[in-house]
Amino acid sequence: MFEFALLGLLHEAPMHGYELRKRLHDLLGAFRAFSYGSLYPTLRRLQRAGLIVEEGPEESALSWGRRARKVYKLTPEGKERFAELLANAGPQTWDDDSFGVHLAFFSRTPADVRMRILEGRRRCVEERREGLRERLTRTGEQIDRYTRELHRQGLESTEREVRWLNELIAHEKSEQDE
Amino acid sequence: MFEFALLGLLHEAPMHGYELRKRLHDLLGAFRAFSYGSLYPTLRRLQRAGLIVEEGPEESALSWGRRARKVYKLTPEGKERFAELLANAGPQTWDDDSFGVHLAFFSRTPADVRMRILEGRRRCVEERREGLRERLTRTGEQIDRYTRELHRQGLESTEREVRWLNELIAHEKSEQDE
DNA sequence: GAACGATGTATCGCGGCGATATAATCACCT
DNA sequence: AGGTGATTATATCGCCGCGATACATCGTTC
Repeated sequence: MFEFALLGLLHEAPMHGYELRKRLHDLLGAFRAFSYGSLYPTLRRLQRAGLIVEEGPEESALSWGRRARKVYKLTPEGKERFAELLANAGPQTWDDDSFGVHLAFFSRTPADVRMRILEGRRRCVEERREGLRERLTRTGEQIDRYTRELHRQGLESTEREVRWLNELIAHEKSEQDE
Repeated sequence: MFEFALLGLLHEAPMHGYELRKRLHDLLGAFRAFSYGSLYPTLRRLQRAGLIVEEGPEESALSWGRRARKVYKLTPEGKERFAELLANAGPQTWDDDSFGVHLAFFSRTPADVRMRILEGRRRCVEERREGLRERLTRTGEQIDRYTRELHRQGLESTEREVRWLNELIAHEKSEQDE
């Protein structure tokens, strides 16, 4: 997931760690944190896997005095891997925390995959909604006031999300046959 | 967090692992998963810490034939620990995933702590809301259509959550001076 | 000139998850 | 009587991501 996000960002341009984190933060800050505690280990993992490489030290031009920073760029295998992750978009793609990340890279995502992700996400949210609905209407085993309140709020918000997804899907469809 | 949930459940009655997980699942299934992969390790952690103990084997009455199951109950230290976790309710308490869990145990939570948690949560959601608002109104650096859509939806849903929290808080206040 | 906040890289331990193994019991069908 | 599958039940493994923390440099402000 983090892997996906980093590959996605490096797809746009080579970058160093701190910048990756910053871009990620103001792209998705409200939805996913992405701390340094995973950033650097993940970068090294990607590097070991040959998906990214440290770019040669072509600075020196202007900005030395700057400071030791390592600029990474995608290798061909990295690009391939990113495409593969998109193609294999499956169940875990539409989890709460994955979905936002994938949305953020939608402009880089083929139209058919976009559709698959949106519909997968919708099904997933609909399932949650049904669970909540069932739990709320089920009489018997009297349910704690606060828990009930939590479920009410959850139900309402999943309903809204489904409506929102429907709009996105409709828009997608209309664009598809334009 | 998981620790808090388990102590909270065992506060009601002694139980074995599977049952804990089931109760948790239909109490909070839509909000938090709580897999077996954390359940049993956490139980052992609690046990090592002396917060829970395996209950003596007073079955044999009816139900042998059943099958090896370990019933845990809270020790006095366990109860103390739970109270302590409530008293120390701090910033991490109002994270997305903690908050729901704490709500589920609100009937067991002192009124002043309830208030603190609700207000903390509200502040937290308000901050997220402001972040989203700022990001959306900020012109410049044209923002990807899908990301904008994500932020719009996020903004709307945080606004609704704040309103919901306000209602809860108001209700709490009205009850307080009844 | 010192204090502070941003830039920048990095590690450590831990909490939680998904996948997986194992096994007995129960309900149902044939 | 036998098979099949769902449910009850405990448990481990490796991985991912987080929060805390450390450290060093840079630019700005008092």
